[in-house]
Amino acid sequence: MRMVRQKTQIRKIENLASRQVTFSKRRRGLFKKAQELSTLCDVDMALIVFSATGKLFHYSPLSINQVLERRKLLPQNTGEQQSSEEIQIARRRSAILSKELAERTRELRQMKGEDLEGLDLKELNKLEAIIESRLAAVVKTKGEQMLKEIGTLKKKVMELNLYQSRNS
Amino acid sequence: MRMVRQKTQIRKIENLASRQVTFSKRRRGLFKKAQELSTLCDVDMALIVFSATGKLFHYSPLSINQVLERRKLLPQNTGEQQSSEEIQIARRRSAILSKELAERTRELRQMKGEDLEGLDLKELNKLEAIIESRLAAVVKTKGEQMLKEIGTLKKKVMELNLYQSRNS
DNA sequence: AACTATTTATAAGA
DNA sequence: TTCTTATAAATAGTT
Repeated sequence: MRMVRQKTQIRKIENLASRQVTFSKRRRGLFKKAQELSTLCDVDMALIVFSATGKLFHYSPLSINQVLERRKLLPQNTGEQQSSEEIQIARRRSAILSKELAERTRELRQMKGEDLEGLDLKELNKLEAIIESRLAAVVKTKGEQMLKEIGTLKKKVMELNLYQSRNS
Repeated sequence: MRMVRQKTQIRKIENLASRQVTFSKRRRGLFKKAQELSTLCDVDMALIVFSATGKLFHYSPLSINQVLERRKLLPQNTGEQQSSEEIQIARRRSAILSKELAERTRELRQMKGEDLEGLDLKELNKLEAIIESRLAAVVKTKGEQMLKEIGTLKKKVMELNLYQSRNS
């Protein structure tokens, strides 16, 4: 039998069986390459793949401890406010995620040995509440900062207007 | 010259220049393969790679639109934002925290005897998307007006300063 | 950045 | 799923 392999077109494989086979093969290849890159070049990475059925495939050379260690090295919100909008958003996002993470870790500890009936929904609601409150905090802080800046500028304008009128 | 390529050993490349070149080449290859797998098999995935200098490379067909949208909404950050070390650190921190959070959530669910790994992460992604989009909305609807006002006021201050110097 | 010999990945068949 | 093998694709070493 001839095996005239065609140059593969990169578009969705319609045949389910073929798609599954390809997924299996290429997924292995991708993870292998990810591992190689991580090792060869000594870099951190995370690779997350969801199958069509929701199964998760995950690769990351970073251990939890390494992540925690790294976090210690990262600068907290200190002074130097050269901060652009984007930095602020990124920081706030980090803050949200930090809080979220702390909460999760705490819950994880508490849940050991507990009756877990019905906690799923409860937990989701809690999560939602946490996010909402964090978001509210962000909105509030941001608004306050801007209002402050507006106030300062208005004051300056008034002062300059005064200076003008004195010198007219 | 003969090019007798050796079968590459998968361990950290000690020479910096070689390591950087390999990183560049293999990173491209990895991202290409990730994209192909995503397209061919119609699956969701996220690939995050940090360079040694903390630069973030990211591929995800899920959230890229949101990321772009968020960037578009950000006013007056054109010059330095791409190269700012601070932004990179903040982004990296966010990414690490996201990953960490995903891990915690997964552990939490596993303890409940559920096998919802994929769903949990999807949920998480959804959650993240919600946070991002809401933050973007906040920036847009509540921040835009304020920024505009700040801009107007600053202009006025400049004009008044000019007026002053002409009349001094 | 470009080239190319060689290794590696993989599509199709079994 | 696993193996086989011909071919496509990636890439290490070099220019």
